Amino acid sequence: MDGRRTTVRDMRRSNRSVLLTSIYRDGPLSRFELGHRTSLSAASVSNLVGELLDEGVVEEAGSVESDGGRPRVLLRVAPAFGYVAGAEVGETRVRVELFDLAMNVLATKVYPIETPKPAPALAVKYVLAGLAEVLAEANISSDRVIGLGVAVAGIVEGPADAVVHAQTLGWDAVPFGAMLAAETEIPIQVDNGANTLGQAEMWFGAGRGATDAVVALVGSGVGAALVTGGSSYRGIRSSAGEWGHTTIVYGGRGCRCGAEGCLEAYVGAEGVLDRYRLAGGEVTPGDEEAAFTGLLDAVGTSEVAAKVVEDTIGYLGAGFANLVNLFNPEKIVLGGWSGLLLGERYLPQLREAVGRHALRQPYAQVSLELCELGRDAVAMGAATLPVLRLLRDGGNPPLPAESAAR
Amino acid sequence: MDGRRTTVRDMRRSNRSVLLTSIYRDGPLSRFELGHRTSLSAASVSNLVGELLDEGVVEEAGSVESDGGRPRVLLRVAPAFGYVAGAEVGETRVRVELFDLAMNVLATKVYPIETPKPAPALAVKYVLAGLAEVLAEANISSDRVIGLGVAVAGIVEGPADAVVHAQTLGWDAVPFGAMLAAETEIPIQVDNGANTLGQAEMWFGAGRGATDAVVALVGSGVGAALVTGGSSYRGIRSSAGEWGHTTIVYGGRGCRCGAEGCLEAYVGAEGVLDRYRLAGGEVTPGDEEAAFTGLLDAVGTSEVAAKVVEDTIGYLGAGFANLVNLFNPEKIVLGGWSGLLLGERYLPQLREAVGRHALRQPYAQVSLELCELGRDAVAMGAATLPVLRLLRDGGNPPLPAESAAR
DNA sequence: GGGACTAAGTTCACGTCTTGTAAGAAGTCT
DNA sequence: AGACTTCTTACAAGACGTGAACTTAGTCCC
Repeated sequence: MDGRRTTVRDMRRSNRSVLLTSIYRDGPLSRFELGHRTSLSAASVSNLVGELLDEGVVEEAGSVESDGGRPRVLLRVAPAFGYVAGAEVGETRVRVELFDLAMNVLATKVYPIETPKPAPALAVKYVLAGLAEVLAEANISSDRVIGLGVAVAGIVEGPADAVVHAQTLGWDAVPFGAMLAAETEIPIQVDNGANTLGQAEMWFGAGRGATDAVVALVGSGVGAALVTGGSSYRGIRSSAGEWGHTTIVYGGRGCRCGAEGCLEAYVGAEGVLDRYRLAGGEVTPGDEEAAFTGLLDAVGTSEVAAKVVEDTIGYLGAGFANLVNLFNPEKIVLGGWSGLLLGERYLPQLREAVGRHALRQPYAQVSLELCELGRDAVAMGAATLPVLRLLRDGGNPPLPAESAAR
Repeated sequence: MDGRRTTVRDMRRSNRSVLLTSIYRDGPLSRFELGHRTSLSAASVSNLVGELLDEGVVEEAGSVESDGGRPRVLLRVAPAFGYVAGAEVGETRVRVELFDLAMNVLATKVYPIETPKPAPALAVKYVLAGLAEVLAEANISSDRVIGLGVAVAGIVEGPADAVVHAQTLGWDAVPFGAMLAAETEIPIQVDNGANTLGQAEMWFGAGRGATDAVVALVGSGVGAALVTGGSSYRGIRSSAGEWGHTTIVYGGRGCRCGAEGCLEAYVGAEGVLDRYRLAGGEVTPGDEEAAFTGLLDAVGTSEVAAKVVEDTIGYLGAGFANLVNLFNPEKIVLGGWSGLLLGERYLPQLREAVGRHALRQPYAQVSLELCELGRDAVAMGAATLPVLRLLRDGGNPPLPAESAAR
């Protein structure tokens, strides 16, 4: 398969990466601690940290008291070494946010989208305008931006041109990444919104500490981000994780994807409300969210509502169980607006439903939790993509005058 | 997460590994070719190959004619550098095979198991006896055996003690790996049978060349081996891939796992025949295989049989589609005895059924094929485990006097 | 307030590794 | 014989991690 040699340079890059990642993830650390954690010698730590300090990637952050010895100097990634931007391109809005490296929000800009199927060019325009605006607001020049991560509500193919297929946006094979890259110098990374939200949860939310997890998003649509071995799984062409369109009721309800019996048709908010309606329930007028809350509130008084909710929990539990049996994850994190509404009230019942459908062994090893971050974290998750790349590369190593492959 | 340093030794090991893997996988190669493929310099290739030659891991294998120059000397992994053994512990038999490094079978020994639920100790006894026997038959001393891979029909937890849970064998939390390791010096690796067969298909069968694939096994039971990024995916505690027990008909037929609507209950041979029986079909007497063949043969004359087979194809297609949507694999390989019987006659229909349930995008990227190796490849797949380890470590590098971690 | 004591961080010589480059050896073809 | 190509060997250069010695920066005790 891979025929890649290792050179002495890879070694240094790898060690820089390990060191930098450790500093970033495990808060301020002393050189001593770093040596311990990475099992690098004190000499190497000193050497590499010195380099990272010189480049400004990390900075000293006070020292820790000692009981009779030289105090340890704490190190952290310099929040102002660079900035990252995250954008969310959804059906109803484009949201752009600017962060420092510590992922503090510096500025936010939201553009509502009125037209139901926005042209890709419009989305590009909004993203770039938003980027310019948040930079202006935070008074940061664009050359200090390490990268821009963009989350799109659809399938994103390959990192190359980031070709996007999004039924809800009406996009078919749109080279969204290339379109953005043509207009700006800033490195672009495009990914699925479910994946970026999952990324955010893994770093800063309920997924912290897990290496193999699934972040399931249940809203009007249904998706999942699969995290394996600490990094997001993408499949051969980056379109893995379409959990919402796995068959759970063979020959069942029609789904907007054209197939029958998809999980989304049963547990997506739209599907749930539709089932409620068909069962004779009175759907609260207003938007989908109001209707869904109305359904949940009616459980105590309406048998129909109770039945629909109970069934939903069952379907969702079976859907989770499928993930548990297939992936054997450490953790399942439930998010998405309707998923959260449901999870807040029925988490124990959901856990129990998973147990009914999953195999004993993997079920005993998984924990089911709720997302801790709101849907606004989609943009933040997108912004972590450039950070991830920075950590992987160990900062911006000097002497980049090297061809990638020959 | 991982806080692992890289040293100059790792570099060498890594390069040895790349080189050795390349020689192993891509047949006999000249040093020149090797340098090209691995992008290592000729000097390094010569250096490393010289070392590998001295250690006996690789050997020269003739030379290729030249058109006016020194002929290239071909190199291959020395088949007789060491030997690997593979064992299959199934419900009805224990099968032990001995291979050289080129995976030529040197000897085979099969022990039928009469008792329905064999005690783990008995399986250990058979495996070790079989190992001794095949070694004697091939006249090879046990210290030349690099490792023994064992495939078990059940969930295998973690590489540590290899705790096995196998309902069909009646095993619950059996530390099978530890039990074997206690009785022999040879390194033991235990894995699920579906995984080892998948491994064999990926290396020598229909999966050649793919990096992201699923090997689906459909027999009396149903399982799958997930291969991601060139290596088998195992989940947090090695029990991933239980595809047979994912829900495909919510609230449907009871499954022997205790849940309802599992894929296995619909497309496993037992489930298919049961459905045939319930639909009023006349099941051919004899064993399951005869009955299943009888069902397929009756399709032309019996409407009931035709319907059952058609449904089976539908269910299986939906099951595949779930994998396609979740994993976005490059290839799906169908195996298992009943899966092959079905696939040989209805591959186009199966492909079409997958298309009906899968999303367009990932479906367009996947190909569906049949296993090329028989079920006897389970033991061979198990035997590849030690080979894989050998390749990963780049042979047995000198100076092993180094602690693994500190 | 001064002198131990202690622990963190730094410097430097050393060994290991890949990589050029160059020169030579080993074959084969014209 | 001469041309040509593939390996091998040798050697210097460059990059890296490491261990041991060394420096630095505090605390503590008298």
